[in-house]
Amino acid sequence: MIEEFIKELFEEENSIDIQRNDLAEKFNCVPSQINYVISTRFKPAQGYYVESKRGGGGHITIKKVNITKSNYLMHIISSVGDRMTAQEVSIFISNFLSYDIVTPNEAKLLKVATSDNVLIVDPKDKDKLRANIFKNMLLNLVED
Amino acid sequence: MIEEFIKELFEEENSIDIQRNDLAEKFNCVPSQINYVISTRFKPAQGYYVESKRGGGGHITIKKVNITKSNYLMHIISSVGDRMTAQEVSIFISNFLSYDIVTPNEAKLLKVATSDNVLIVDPKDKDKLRANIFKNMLLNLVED
DNA sequence: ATTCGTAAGTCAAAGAAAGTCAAAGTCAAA
DNA sequence: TTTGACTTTGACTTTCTTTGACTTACGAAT
Repeated sequence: MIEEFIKELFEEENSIDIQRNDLAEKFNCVPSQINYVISTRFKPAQGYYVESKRGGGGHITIKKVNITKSNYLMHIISSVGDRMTAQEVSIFISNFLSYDIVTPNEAKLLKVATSDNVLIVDPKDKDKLRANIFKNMLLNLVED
Repeated sequence: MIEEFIKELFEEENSIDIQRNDLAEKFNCVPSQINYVISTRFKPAQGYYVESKRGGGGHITIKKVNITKSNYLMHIISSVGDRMTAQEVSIFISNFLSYDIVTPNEAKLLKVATSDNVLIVDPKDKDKLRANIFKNMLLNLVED
C-alpha cells in the first residue's frame, strides 16, 4: 500500500518529498516501516535516488532516476550512425541482454528484424535500412 | 476439490491470486497440501505459470499460459502471403495483443519494424519486405 | 556553545506466509 | 498379497514484513 501510494506521487513529478512521520500516521504504522518500504522498493537498481534530512522540517526526497533502461537506450540511439552492419547490431543486442535492458524475446525480435537474410533489399541500402529499423525499434523500448 | 476450486477462479480472469493458508483452512487441510495440488496440477506443461511471495501479505499467483500460442503463430505464418500492407500487419498485431499472444513491448517492436516510415525502400518492394520481416519475427516468438 | 525538541536512521527480534521433503496412508491393479 | 502411483500430513526451513527500542542529525532558542 505504501509503495503504491508513493509511486502514485510520481505520476506528476519525477521527484517527490515525503514526511516520514506523517506517512506512518496516514498508514497507521510505525515510522521505520517507511524506511523499510523505501529501502526495499526504491533502490537505485530500481531507478530511484533517495536523500533525506533529519530534525525540524526534515523530509525524505525520492527521485526517479531511470539511468537504467531509457537513458541508456536513448544514448545508443543518438550515438550510432545512420548505417549499421549486422555484426554491429549483434554486439549491441548481446550487451542489452547482459544488462537486462531487453528480454530474451525482445532480443530475438531485434535480431531477426535486422538480420541480413530477412532484409531483402539492394545491398547498398541494407545497412541504412537496418540502422533505421534498429533505432526505431529501440525508441519503442524507451519507457515514457 | 482444490484443483477444481482453483480452476473455477480462472473462469473470469486468466491470472489468479490465492493465499495458501486461507485455502488450506477453507478445505480443512494442511497448507502444504496446496503446494501439492499446485505442483501436480498447475505445471508449465499444463499451461500454467506460478509465482509467489512469502511473508506478510504473501500470496501465490497462478497464470494461465496460452498453450495455443505457438500453434496460432505457426498458423498465421503459413497462411499469410508474401506481401503485407502496414494495415494488415496492424490488424494482426492488435489481435495478438488481445489474445495475449505478445506483450505490449513485443507488439511495439513488431509494429515499428514493419511500419511504412521505417521501411525506406522502393515502394514496389515495401510490402514484400514487410511480410518477410513480420513472418520472421513471428517465427522467433514461437516457443520450442 | 549548550540545550532542547523534532525528525529521520538503524538494527535485531518477532511475526507472517510460503516452500521442502520424507514418512505414512490409500487404493486399485497385477 | 504385493506393488506402485498418487495423496496426505507435519516438522522444519526460508523469505519477507512488522515492530519498537535506541541512535543520530538538524535547527532554534537559550
